[in-house]
Amino acid sequence: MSKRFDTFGGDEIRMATLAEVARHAGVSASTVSYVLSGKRSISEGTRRRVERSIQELGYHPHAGARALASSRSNIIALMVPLRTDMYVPVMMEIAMAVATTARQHGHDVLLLTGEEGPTAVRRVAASGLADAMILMDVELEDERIPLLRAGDRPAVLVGLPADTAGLTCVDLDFAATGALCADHLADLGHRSVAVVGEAAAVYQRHTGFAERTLQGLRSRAAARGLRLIHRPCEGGYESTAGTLARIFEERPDTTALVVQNESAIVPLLALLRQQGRAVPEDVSVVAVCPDQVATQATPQLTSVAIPAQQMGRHAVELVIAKLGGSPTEEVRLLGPELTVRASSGPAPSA
Amino acid sequence: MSKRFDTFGGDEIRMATLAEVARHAGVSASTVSYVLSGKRSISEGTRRRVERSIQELGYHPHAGARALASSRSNIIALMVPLRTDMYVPVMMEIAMAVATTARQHGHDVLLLTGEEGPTAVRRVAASGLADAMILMDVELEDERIPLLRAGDRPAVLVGLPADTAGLTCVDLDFAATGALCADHLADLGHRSVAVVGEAAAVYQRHTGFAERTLQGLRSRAAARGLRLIHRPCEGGYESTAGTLARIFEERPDTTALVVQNESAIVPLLALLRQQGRAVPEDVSVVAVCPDQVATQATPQLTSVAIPAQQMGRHAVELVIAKLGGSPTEEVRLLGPELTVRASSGPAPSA
DNA sequence: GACATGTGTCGAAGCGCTTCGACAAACACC
DNA sequence: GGTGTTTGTCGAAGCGCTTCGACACATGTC
Repeated sequence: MSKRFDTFGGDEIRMATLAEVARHAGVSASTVSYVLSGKRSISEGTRRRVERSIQELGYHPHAGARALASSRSNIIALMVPLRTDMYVPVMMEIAMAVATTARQHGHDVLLLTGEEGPTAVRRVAASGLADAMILMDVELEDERIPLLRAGDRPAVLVGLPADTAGLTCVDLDFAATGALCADHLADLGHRSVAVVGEAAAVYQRHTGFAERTLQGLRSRAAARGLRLIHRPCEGGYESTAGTLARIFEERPDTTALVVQNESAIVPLLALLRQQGRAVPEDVSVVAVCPDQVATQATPQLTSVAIPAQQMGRHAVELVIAKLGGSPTEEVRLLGPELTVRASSGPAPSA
Repeated sequence: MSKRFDTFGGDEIRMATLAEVARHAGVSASTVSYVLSGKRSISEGTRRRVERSIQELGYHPHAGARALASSRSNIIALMVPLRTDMYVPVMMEIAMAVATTARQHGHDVLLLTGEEGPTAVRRVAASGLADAMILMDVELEDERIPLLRAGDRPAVLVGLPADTAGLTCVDLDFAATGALCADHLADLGHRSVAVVGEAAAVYQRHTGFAERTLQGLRSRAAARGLRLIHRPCEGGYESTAGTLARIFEERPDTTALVVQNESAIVPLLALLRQQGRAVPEDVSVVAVCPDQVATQATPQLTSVAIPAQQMGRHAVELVIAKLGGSPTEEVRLLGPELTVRASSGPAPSA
């Protein structure tokens, strides 16, 4: 009922400090600190008294002071590619998963764009702004990697560079993904499969995952006696139409398509519909894409999900483990899962 | 040529401190600080000597120490909605623009998800983690707003709440956007226009922008003698098909469509094509969407762009201005721009 | 040459927290 | 009732930076 502390829902003008809490609770500053950190045992009574004071004063420890004294900022830097032309929803999902998981571990997330380039890695590490880093969209020969190796800050990569020695990485097992698609189609009796691939630029940029998927597809296709062709595709209506035409021209017996390029999926389905090729009666379609895309398509797509959330969560967990000094495996590949939906079925002539 | 400092590209194991730089340059610590901040005049010679030392030692000021001493973290918190089901590319684009613009002003960006809720606002402000906040996806009655009003940290909202008193907001002028679309179609001689709206949930959530667009459309339509109907649409193939069918059933004379729901755009075009309605010969289509979506569609869409980058940039600039103590306007509405592309043309009977 | 006025630099005092060693007090043991 | 061990608390010393006042010296002014 005391009016004094009721400045609009408990917001004080001046921020309380540890010392004030200590005075209010009748203990020393260090005691308050230990209550907060739990690094020394505190008697039940004192703890409660301190906690009440914290509550009443609306105390929040000052992040800078804490970082200075403990040389731990409790911040994880997340570096996302500047390029916002591709996989945007996936990136976003990973980023959000990183942010929420980090919070669960008491950390905040600093958002870095690729724009600053490798410099950002140095700046953030050297200034003690972040305790650790998570890098997304890693390329096979990424410029940022030497800096990570040289620096002593824990880091986790989302994606697989060419040389993973000494690095910790998280990624979907794209080779297994490819294999899974091939198996599924082979099981259904298909003999001739076409891959509607990523844009040529993606292969040139050597982001790795596209090649790995293809490789998985190829080797399993060979093992199962599948004929496989692969055509890159820029995505969008026009380009997809061209790719599709070329595929059916070259291999009229094609009965199944594997699509990895998200922006080709909707056009592809529209085109097939328009050409009178029924899915899955005439052509089966298997996609590698986020579940959301697969379930929103018509018909719903049999797909291997891109586990964006999982990737984000794992990245944080690994980075937290490293911060805690735990030994961590180098590469964590997430096992792909294929969900059968309405777009794949037995090969027509079978 | 000295080997001593060549530990792999200039990375020292121990991080240099201000004091070390000062010793190395033969000046006092405060002098180094003033060189860095430029807050006092420094002689040319000293400045150069200090700068060389900084270079040689690879010095980066410690963020925490700086924040503690100056009570400025040089961090802006960006709160994005947790919900990743809508506008994802737009959100991402805004977020990236915020991040890069902030860097240009010497600030970093802390990524907060909506998950933590209004608490995050208090936590970040009270701990001094961030100097200011930018909130995205603001709802008409947003829970976070009272906290912002109570707190003393500068904040900028992206989006318009019901009551903007005392707040600074950035948004596209959606009412003007609606009006612009109506004008464009009226100019082309259309008399009966249908709006393929956002999902019903969007209207219920009162995010504001959808209503404002509609309002702009309606009043200008009335002024220009256009008949207008509006039907919400969930997006996706099925739902769009239903909405479209209902529209043409109710108003067979409809010659133009306005679409705001991004996820309805591609299905809509596919459906029209399939139904044999040529765009723009039989039906004109105007969209409110990012330029990228408009240009990737077939045919390319006449559209009002959602200026995501601009919104992000303006938000940062306003927040920086407020941090600098400059008075700032309350609401900055960005003027919409309509780009005529291939999807709109003269009304058929005209 | 006495005076005011700038300029450039330094020293010291914090900013708010963590953490280490010290030390009473309470308990255990024979 | 001495010894040894916990247990709970405190004081003090920083962490690396900013910033204020002081001060020495160079300049300008009548």
